[in-house]
Amino acid sequence: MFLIIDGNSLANRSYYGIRPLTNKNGVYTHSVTGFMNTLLKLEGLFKPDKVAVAFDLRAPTFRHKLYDNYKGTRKQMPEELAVQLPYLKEILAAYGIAVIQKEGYEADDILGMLSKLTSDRCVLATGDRDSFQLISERVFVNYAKTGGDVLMTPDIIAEQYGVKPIDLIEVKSLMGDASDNIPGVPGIGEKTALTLIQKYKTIQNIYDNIAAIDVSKSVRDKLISGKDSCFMSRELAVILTENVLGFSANDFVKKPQDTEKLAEILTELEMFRLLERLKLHLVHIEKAAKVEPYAAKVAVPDSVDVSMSFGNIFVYENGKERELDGENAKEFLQNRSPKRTFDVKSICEADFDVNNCVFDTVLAAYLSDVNAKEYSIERLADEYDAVCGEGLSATLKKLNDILWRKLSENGGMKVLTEIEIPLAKVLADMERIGAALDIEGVKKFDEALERDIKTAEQGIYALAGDEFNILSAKQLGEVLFEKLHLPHGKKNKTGYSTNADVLESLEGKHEIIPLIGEYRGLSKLRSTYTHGLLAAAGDNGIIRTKYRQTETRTGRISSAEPNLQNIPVRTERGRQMRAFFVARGDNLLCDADYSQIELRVLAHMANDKAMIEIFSSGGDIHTATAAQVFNQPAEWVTPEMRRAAKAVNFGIVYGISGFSLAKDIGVSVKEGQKYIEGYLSRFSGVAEFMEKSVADAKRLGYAETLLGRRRILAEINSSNKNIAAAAARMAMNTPVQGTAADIIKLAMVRVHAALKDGGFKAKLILQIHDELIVETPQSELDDVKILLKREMENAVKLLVPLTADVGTGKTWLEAH
DNA sequence: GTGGTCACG
DNA sequence: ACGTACGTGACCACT
Repeated sequence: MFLIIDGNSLANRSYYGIRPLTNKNGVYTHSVTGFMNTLLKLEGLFKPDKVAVAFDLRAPTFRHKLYDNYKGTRKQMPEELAVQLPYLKEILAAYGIAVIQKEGYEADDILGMLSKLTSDRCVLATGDRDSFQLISERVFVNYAKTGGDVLMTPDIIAEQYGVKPIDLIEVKSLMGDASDNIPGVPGIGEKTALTLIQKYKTIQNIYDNIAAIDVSKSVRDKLISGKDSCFMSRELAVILTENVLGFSANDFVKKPQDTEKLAEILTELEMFRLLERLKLHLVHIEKAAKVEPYAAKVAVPDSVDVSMSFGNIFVYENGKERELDGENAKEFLQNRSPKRTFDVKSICEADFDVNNCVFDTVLAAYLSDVNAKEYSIERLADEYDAVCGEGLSATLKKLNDILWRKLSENGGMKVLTEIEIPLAKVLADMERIGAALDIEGVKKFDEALERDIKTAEQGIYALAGDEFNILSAKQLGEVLFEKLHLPHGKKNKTGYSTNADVLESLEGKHEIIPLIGEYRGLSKLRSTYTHGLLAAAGDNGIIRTKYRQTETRTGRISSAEPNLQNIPVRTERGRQMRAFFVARGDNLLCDADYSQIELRVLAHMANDKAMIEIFSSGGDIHTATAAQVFNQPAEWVTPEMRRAAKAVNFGIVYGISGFSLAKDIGVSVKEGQKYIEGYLSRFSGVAEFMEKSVADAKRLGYAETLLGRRRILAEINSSNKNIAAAAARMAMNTPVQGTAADIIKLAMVRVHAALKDGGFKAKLILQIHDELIVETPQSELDDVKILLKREMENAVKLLVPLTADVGTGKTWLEAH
């Protein structure tokens, strides 16, 4: 008994017939699940000794999707289905079943060839009626249709169609098939075709006797004019049965299954019911222990679980909870015993010195899924099914065991123990030390702003002929576009858009426009910066931002209350705000920022030879890029060309579109696209890296940094193109931005440790993504400069050098 | 609470 | 035909 399955048909049917399922990484699995369940059912039913699964080759390619603007017209299977096929084929192969796919042959043709290959009884499993022509006393079709499967035999064909199975070829030659592009005879449908073939058996017979056959005049006319089309259609309608591919029956005898491989894939896909049905065991746990040295630490005998509530420390050990008071808590946290904490940064913030923290629940949960809104114990216990009746501490232990295992398996333990846990302490120290603000300076600056705002305001009212709230987008829109009749651009949800882009496009059209821009800018400086910072500073002028370690999707740190990572710098007046961030007493600020860290990371990760060469030779990256893209020697690159190349470099890191690049640098979309194409052909390593990043994300369900930080991208296989495209951009950007974040976090840990080990008084106080600021006594300045540069530049070793530029001064403005 | 706007890397 | 670059946080107006 030979079971021959139309793989595409069954996968497609399972895809649409079952509600979407995914594993934790967002990989869709419903088609695979449905397919395998049906396969097992068919095997149970027919007990085949030979099995084959035939696939068409017609999946879309990535290059097509990304650069062809999605305008492909040929019919494609949905992405969510296409991504499941590689898994399915692997599973089938491991299960011991032959998978056949041949370029240029449809699944139908392979079914035809295989059905004639042996004298065995055959069952063809498909949802495609075309295969009915293959039916004989020896070959049946298990036809999958809505409402259940039907086993199609010659008798049933005769009953339903009144013709022999082989004659269905003749029927199709007459009626055609739109989905297969078979024209048939125009105007002849299924009913007429069947009647004709029932009566005259073949089209040859019909045309041989065309004058004599018993039909209406109109049908006869249609037959006559469609004769060529009819005979051509017959050729298309016949399914190939000759064994032109040289199949051998032995190839399809079921092979022993590769149990380990099968269990591995099914575990990855979290198809636990199928595992059970196949009597297999989860394998990835043992496997992970082999490759992940950190897993060994699970067995640390005296690791205890520690939590803090309202400043009180609770320890859970040997199934018992105890609360430690003041000195005991301090001593316990400081001693060498290994600890698993819940929110180590908050424990550090409470002024405890935490020693030998080997695991942290909150940070582990963040690394497991950076997309979560919050990491409270309640939500985590619920998500990881760790709720325990014996109280919060028992729940915490269970949660820690689960997260520990999870992180050990997915490679996140390194990031946890080498970056995030030590960083928590560094951030807590930075918050405690704070940054000093020159309150008097800010106040004076604020008064000047107030005067200039008043002036702009009066000017605006005079030009508008009325007083109104300039900061209200609604009122401003009415004034600009209805009262002054300026041309309005796009509308947003709530009315006219009045943002900076729109104002820029109106520049020169009315005197009021520049005043509005000025008013907006000054108001922003006042509300967010002068007022905001004065409110945030204590009487002593110290500002303590909160560094949030579990906030961003890429692994960056964020700063809030107040945000010190968005202090103005791009405009002259805004930049003056930085003069009010000062060193205390006789101290100085020492500022170091990485030069082009993201592009250097990209050069490394993409292993792009051209880009590596530029960075290794110490050239200016934007000029060198311009020289490549515009195909000119570097000396001929104009400032304008450099500016465009710089925008392209940024765009590449963000997952570029010609449209947005064009908007950014003010060229046509066509021109923008040309730049991108030029870039990708010159930096082919980067092009390949971007393709691979997206392909990996589609296959694995996540993007990953150099050090193993992951970001789950569940929407990468969405059928909504815009959503999938947005996720694809994240897949391209996250490895780059995230690796840069990993590097500066490592640098922070190193700088903090080096300052401590060297006995310096200097302290790290601020981090602005690629920039670190240390406040230092003057006596230590020379050493600190060297230390800072050294620790930053050597945080990791890449294929290109990392460089940090260091500056010093009394204020942030001077130091940067 | 949401959306628009704008500050930063 | 359609929408359009990554990651954040703060403030304002408005519902």
